Order: sequence, then C-alpha cells, then structure tokens
Amino acid sequence: MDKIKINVSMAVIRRLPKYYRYLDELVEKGITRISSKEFGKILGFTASQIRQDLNCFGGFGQQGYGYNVRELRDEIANILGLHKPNNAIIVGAGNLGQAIANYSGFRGSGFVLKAMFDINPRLVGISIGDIKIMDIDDMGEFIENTDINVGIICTPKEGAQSVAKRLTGEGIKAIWNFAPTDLEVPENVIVENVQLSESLMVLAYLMNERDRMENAQ
Amino acid sequence: MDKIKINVSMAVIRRLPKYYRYLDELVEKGITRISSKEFGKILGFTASQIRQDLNCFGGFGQQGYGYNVRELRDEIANILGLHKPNNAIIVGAGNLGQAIANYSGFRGSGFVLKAMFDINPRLVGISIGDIKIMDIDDMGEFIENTDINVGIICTPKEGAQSVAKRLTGEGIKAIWNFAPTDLEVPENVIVENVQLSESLMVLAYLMNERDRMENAQ
DNA sequence: TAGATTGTTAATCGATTAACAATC
DNA sequence: TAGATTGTTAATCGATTAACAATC
Repeated sequence: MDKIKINVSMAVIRRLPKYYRYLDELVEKGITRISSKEFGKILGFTASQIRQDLNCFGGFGQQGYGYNVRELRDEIANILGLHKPNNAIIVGAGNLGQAIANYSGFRGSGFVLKAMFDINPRLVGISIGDIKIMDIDDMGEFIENTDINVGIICTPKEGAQSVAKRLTGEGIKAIWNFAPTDLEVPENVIVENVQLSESLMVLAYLMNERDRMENAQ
Repeated sequence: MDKIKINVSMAVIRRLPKYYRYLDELVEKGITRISSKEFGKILGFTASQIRQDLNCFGGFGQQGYGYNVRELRDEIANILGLHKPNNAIIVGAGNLGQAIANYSGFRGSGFVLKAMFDINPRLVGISIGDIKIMDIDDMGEFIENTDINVGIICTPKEGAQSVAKRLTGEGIKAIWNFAPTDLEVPENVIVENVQLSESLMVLAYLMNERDRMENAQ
C-alpha cells in the first residue's frame, strides 16, 4: 500500500469518495486514461489539488500519460477500505431506520446489514426486506454472537446517547449517527454524523442570503 | 439585521446550525447567559473562533457579561432564516422519500412539505401522513398553483438530473438533493447535497485507517 | 472601581494553488 | 526526440488562534 502519509487531513479524506464516484463513472463510460487536468475539469477542482490529494497515498500516475482510470479507482477503493466486509446493525427502526435498511448504497462500500433493533413492540418481529426487527434488549446477545462492528443510530435525539453507550459497551467501535445530537463516546470509537437538520438549515441560510442579495440590488 | 459581512465563508455557515442547536438546548435548560469561553468548551471550539464567527453577522455580546443565550439563539435563527416559510415538494416517494416526508426536522426550520411525486403508479395515490403522492406529470401544474420554492430529490441517481431540470424549468430555485450525483443547474439555483454514500465511505476509511494504525504498532 | 469578557487586529497555522524539474 | 504530465517543492491564500484595548 505504498506510502500513506501519517496524517491525512479530513479535507482530503472527504474528497476521496467523490474521486471514487467519478472514476467509477469513467470506467463505466469506457474511458481508460485521464490526466489530472481533465479530471479537475470534470470535478471542478484544480489539477494541483487532485495531484496533491492522491500523493498523500502514493504515486498512482505516470508522467506524460496521466492516470489509468480503472487502476486509480481500484486504488482509491482500497484506500477507503471498500472491500473490507463490515457487519452493521441499525438501532431505531422507524421511518429513517427503514429507509436506511433499504439503502442500496451499502452494496459497494463493504457494509452488510445484519439486523435492526427497536423498543417499539409494534415494530419488533416484522421484517424490512430480509432484515428482522428485534427487541433492543436482545441486542447485546446478538452483537456477541455475530461479528458486528458498526452501529447505525436512527433513533430520535433523546435515545441516541444511551444507545451509543450500549453499543460501545458491547464493543462496537464505529457509529454512523443520524440522530441530531453529538454523541459522547470512548476515545477510540469513530463517529460519522449525518446531520440532516444542519444540512437543511444551511439550505435555509443560502436561500435567505440570496434574498438579501437580491433585495440589496 | 446589523452588518452581515458580504462573503461569509461556508466554514462559518456550516457551524451556525450547531451554534443554534446548542443554544436551543441551553435555553431549554434554563441557562440565560454564556461566555464564548464556556460555549467553546461545550462545543469543542475555541472561544476565539466563536467570537469571530458571530462577528460576521453583528456584535451580539456584551463586554464583561458574555452572550444572552435566548437572544443569541434568536439572532442565529434569524440569520439562518428559520422563520421564513418555505414550501417544499419531494420527488421520489420510495423509502428515502417517505422517510424524509416523515422527518420531524422540517418543523423548526421553516420548511413545509406540500406534496410528493413519483413515476411509480403503485405509489401514486397513497398518502404518507397527510401528504399525497402524486404523479410526476402533474408536478408542473402543482408548482404553478402552489407557492413551491424547494424541491427535494429522493430519486435514484439515474433520474436525478432530469428531475432537477424539470424542477428548475418550473422556476424552483433551491434543491435539497439526496441522490448520489452532482446536479447541473442554472447559476442562481442553490443545491444542498446530502451524500449518504460519501459519508459511509468516510466511515469506512476511518475504520480502515484505525486498523492500519493498530497493525503498525 | 476591579474583574470579566467582548470585538477586532495581528500572528500563526494549514490548505490550496502555482511552478517546475523529472521522466514517461 | 518532443510533448505531455506527473510528483513535489515553493508561494499564496484563507481560516483559525492569540493578543489586547475597549468597555460593560
């Protein structure tokens, strides 16, 4: 895996999936090679930035030629760890939890959903696709018996912290959090937040700002 | 609305919802005043950053005292435009669309869902809560007759660009996009993306990176 | 008044962009 | 070989942090 800079900044890391997505599209289109200049034009980035980003992980290009599209895509998949299997459970089987359970994006990023949990007895027992919703009190045993390493929190804000505590107590080391709150977890636990409300407020701000600009003119 | 710096950076804008959320919690807890230092401790930011951020929009504090929690929260709500009503429609009434339709976060950010649209005849006609799913061919007329200014795209990747084109063609000026693709829209149209797959890949990367670190030791 | 804390300017840090020798 | 394009170093730009006079 070549070099791998010790501390790659989050700015770089958050661009990697975008690189991956566009490279995958290029592969599908049958394009076999691309220069940082062309790739930058597609992405709206500078060629410099792309070369700098990629060189955090290794020299994947060739002078005078550019990058082999398929090769680079596979390298990035490898850097992202997309081929490493990760078993996940969803906690909170309401609308959002069910939507995530049906989320097709799991395929292709190595995550496999193994079960869902909820406290609502009306939900416990039913299935979403081929995933059963279980009682949250059976969660500890399930995690012990299955090799689960990711918890996906889709509960309301109120229950999220206590769910996080239970998950980390059972040894879960990574959480994908959809609850609108910042979780407190032990140091070595990774939390990736999806803050829908923050995203919506940013949209509100930008709309509001545009109105202000228009009124000012 | 005091000053408002002309070009507030996205870095600042994306922190505003977090300020708002924590201030709202402080109000609920009955805390009436807070210094940038204390607030920074809660948020994990420096006091300096908080003061700099807020001063993009005005001087909301008082020397020797700090900030009035309720007042500051309301100022930020105002900056974000959370009290301005925005009517929205969802396009794509599958699992994700339905989850978003039930999303409680609309309350409190000024957005009101007015309808959902889909091409699937099995979905057209049914209701999610009190929101009807309509045929996408009736969308143009609905937008004309109702004052819609936000389109929420919850379709698969393939349909997203054509939906965006239809929406902007009908005069929609803001899109909340959940499809895993970058939309091309006219210049003055705002697009806020929620890229679940990118978030999941970042989680994969961070897990993978931790494994590398542990193996290196 | 004395202490606290702001708003704001200056200093630092980090990320992006430009430049270019190396080389395919 | 000549042209193209990389990997990498240096320059620039922007964002964060520190410092401090102003003032409640």
